[in-house]
Amino acid sequence: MTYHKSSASKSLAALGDPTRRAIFERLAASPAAVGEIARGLPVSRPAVSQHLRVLKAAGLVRETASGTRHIYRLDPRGIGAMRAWLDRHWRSALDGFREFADDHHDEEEDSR
Amino acid sequence: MTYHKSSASKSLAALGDPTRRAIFERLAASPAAVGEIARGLPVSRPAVSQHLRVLKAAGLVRETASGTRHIYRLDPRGIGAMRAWLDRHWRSALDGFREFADDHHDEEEDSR
DNA sequence: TCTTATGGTAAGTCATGGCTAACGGTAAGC
DNA sequence: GCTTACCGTTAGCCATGACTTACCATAAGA
Repeated sequence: MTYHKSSASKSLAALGDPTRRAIFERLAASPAAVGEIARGLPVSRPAVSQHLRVLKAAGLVRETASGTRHIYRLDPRGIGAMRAWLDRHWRSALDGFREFADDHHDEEEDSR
Repeated sequence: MTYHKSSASKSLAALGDPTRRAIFERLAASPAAVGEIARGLPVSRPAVSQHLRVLKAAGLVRETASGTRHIYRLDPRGIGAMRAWLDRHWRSALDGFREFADDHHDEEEDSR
């Protein structure tokens, strides 16, 4: 069932959940503690804690403790792995699409 | 429960499933018909068909019929949207991380 | 020390969604 | 025409995992 388990794959699996995407975007604005994150979301604090564990295991997030406050921030490494994965496939998609568009240069036009 | 529903968000939700990632990577190699894809995966053809519907709705895949054969190929537009989304957050992650690393320039070193 | 603020963890519930089996529908080959 | 190959859709089953409640641990403040 688990096909690949590369670093990018784990990141994509982690960001597949909408709540985790919301947490991720919250941390993109600025680092934050668990309670702060939970306060801005319609889920309980333990739920956020569990999601943060997944994000951390995926290499998307980093944790630093300050007293009992645990500050989470984005980790560029995990994001970079996803970025590289996506870039590879984006390029091959462009190649395949160009060749496809050449045969159908009439229907519509889209480039960007 | 659904927080955002941007284009990138739908793409990330779609690629959250491992089977869909496998299909996506298969199509990155070359366009293919539904049966061809299913033959290379441990799931039935209808399962692949359903996954392709999700990938198509997310703008990650394009479909062209040739007789009864339905050829699927990657769609650069959906991938491009994800790429842009990821790039934004990657940059803010780098900024936040740099500032974080400045305070902890002793523990370990990682840049790549 | 007692209290308060902060979070990670365990157990259990429940809905989401991925899967198969069965069907119907269309194009091509004979 | 009939048959075969290809595919989308539906119905239903079932496992994964997201969520809450309850609990325990630690650090800071009085």
